[in-house]
Amino acid sequence: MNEDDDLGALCAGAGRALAEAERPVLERHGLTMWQYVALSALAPGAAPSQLVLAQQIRYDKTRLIALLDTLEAAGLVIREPDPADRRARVVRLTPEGIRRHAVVRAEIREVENRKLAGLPAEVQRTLRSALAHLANAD
Amino acid sequence: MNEDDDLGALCAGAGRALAEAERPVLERHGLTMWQYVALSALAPGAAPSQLVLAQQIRYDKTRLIALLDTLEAAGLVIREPDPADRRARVVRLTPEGIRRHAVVRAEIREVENRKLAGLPAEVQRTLRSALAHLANAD
DNA sequence: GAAAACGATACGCACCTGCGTATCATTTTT
DNA sequence: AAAAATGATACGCAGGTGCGTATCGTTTTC
Repeated sequence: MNEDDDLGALCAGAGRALAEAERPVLERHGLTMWQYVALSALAPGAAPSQLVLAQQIRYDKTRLIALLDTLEAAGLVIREPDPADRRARVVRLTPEGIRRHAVVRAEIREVENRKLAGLPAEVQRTLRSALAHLANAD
Repeated sequence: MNEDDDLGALCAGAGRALAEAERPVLERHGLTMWQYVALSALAPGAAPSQLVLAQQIRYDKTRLIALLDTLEAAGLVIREPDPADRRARVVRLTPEGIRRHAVVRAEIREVENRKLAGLPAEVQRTLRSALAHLANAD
């Protein structure tokens, strides 16, 4: 992974390396990457509808259904009919879901910090904000 | 894309944004992402064997065959039997391949620079080296 | 020299993914 | 009120991906 690689290749390489390092954590907790992504999206607050959640995490809306079925069966999320629009279902973490997500997230963070070890704190902050800049459309 | 997202999510988001911005460039030149990746891997020098090339770009070795078939038919690469080991095939860019890759790469770089616009040069350097650090196994 | 290993190639399998279609209940439009 | 749109759900299809298997020619091992 050289410094004169394309930025895209660098991001892909870094993302792949992180995903590989984090996979054992997710497996240990019986979660797939997408399940974790969904839980993370719900952590800050309930999603107003499944469609919105799908768009938020960029996951196919028809496949999100099965994903939520699994998470609901595991007691990590609940789907409640939206009182304002009874077609929609509000998706929310259960107390158990909140706890489990916090535990997994802490372990993921630990893995990431291990990968970041050696980079000064200032560089880490710069990295985060530069990636956020790239991710948000210009 | 928030600052307290997981690093993995940030990399994935940045990578996705870059890939989306670069897709039009590749399409305009009739190349797929993987074809471009293969060309880029060959640009610094020939690959000693197809197996090595596959591992280098982390692409399935059985599917690399069809990929190279296409690139060879397009006159961008050639496969020559390795004189030292006649089982292996040395893969090399043709002069045409070198030229085409340089053109596409220049356009890709331009797109990336547009995405990076607004970030100080120092930050851009830090980003590259931090990503390279992450990509290489700890 | 015979046997095992290896590179390139072909093929098939299982899984994942995005996308389109269809249905049903519920708004929203007209 | 009738018609059109919308959200959740089910289903299937085509394309991509990694993985295992098989064959064939060419080394490497023993």
